[in-house]
Amino acid sequence: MYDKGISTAVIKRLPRYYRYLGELLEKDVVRISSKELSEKMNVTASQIRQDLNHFGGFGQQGYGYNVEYLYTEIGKILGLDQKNRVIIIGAGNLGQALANYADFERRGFLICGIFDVDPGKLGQRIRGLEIRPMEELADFIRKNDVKIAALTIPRQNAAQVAAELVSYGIRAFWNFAPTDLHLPPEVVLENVHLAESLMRLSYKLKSAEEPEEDDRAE
Amino acid sequence: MYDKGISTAVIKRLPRYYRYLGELLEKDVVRISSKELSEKMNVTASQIRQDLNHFGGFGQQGYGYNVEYLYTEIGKILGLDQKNRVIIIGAGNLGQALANYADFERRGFLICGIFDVDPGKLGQRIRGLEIRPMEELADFIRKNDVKIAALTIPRQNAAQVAAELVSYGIRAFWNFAPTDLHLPPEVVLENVHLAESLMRLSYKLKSAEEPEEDDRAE
DNA sequence: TAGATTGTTAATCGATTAACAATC
DNA sequence: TAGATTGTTAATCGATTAACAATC
Repeated sequence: MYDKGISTAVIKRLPRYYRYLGELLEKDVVRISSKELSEKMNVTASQIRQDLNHFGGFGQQGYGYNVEYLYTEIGKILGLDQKNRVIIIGAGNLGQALANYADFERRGFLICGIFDVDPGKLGQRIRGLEIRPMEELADFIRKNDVKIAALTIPRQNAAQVAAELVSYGIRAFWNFAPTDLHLPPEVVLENVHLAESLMRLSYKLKSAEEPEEDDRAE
Repeated sequence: MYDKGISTAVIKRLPRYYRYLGELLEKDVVRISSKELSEKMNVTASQIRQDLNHFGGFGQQGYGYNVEYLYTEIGKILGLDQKNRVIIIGAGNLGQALANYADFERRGFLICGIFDVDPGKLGQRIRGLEIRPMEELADFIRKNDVKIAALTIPRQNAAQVAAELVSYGIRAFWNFAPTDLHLPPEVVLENVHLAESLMRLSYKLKSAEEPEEDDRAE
């Protein structure tokens, strides 16, 4: 149904549209034009229309877009209409934070298992979920038909654990380990590299603090 | 010293170069050419050279780049040669996870304070740091010369808290609240929108699972 | 010196913006 | 119908890649 080869630039913007539309929906806004939305979101109206038209015509000439309809449709495009079961590998601080982040469930993601190598953690419960040993992974993934794994483990183990998970049937990695995973082409990957994000912030701060460069030769 | 108006595309790649160079350094690699590095990192050699030349010539014709030198220089560009003091606003699961993430300190970031509105949390310690009440923010920021704040609070409070922090002297926000902050031009912002990241992963998974589109008319 | 590889300019590619005909 | 706003094509802009002279 959808066009393949949507550029990553477009994909990055979709969830943001979805968020703004959700907020409009909460405010009971019924319709919105690309122009109004563009002003709220600080993008061009042209870009909004271009982006949406990759997936089909959701608007109506002379009217704009129905907020609820567009919200639902973008949700479908993003796959949020299905219950996506997620497991978390690594029950450290970050893994626990993710497990406790209730927002995900509102978006159709169900965290159904947490795993850790540390025997000391086994049996502990996080939000009702028992921490399980890695030995149970193969069975658990198969039985629960899990496709998505969040990796919150040290970078040293990431490659090996990822390969294992792929062999058990995982098809999507939400990778928090500060390393680049090399995966088979049918497996998808989204990185969250927090240290890199913080370094970018540091760069921006530094640039903003520097005295203005003027045109004199150096 | 540095050229202003470096494109965000370049800035996004800098921390990744830094990470790869750090790994090479650990392996005692002394020199590397843009070609070798490009193969490791899966980018073009041209791009590496272009990117680096925004900040000056770090290489040598016929030789390539000295790994340690380039690593240090990129570190300086990113502002990692200074101790950056960071406070965390919101001592929930995510705030605690960040506080415990030791990796940041290796990169010159020092988490020096954690704040929360919940009186029940006050006095609790995270990695030796006492959770403080919001009332102490103004004083704390001034006394410790803090420029960077990580926001791990609900989106409803984010705008107001951010405005407050700006008035106390914060100049950089690492924003985990799922909202877009509107800040004065001298204040910089780096967003980590986890829910959006997970939605992108979901989109990719969905696209990968769909049967291949072929060229037949629909 | 000869070989290698940078720094940098020019060419290409892709993404964003502008424009406007179609149409509700 | 007249006005508004989309869907879509064309123009522009910016980022990536290729090429090569400079030079270590």
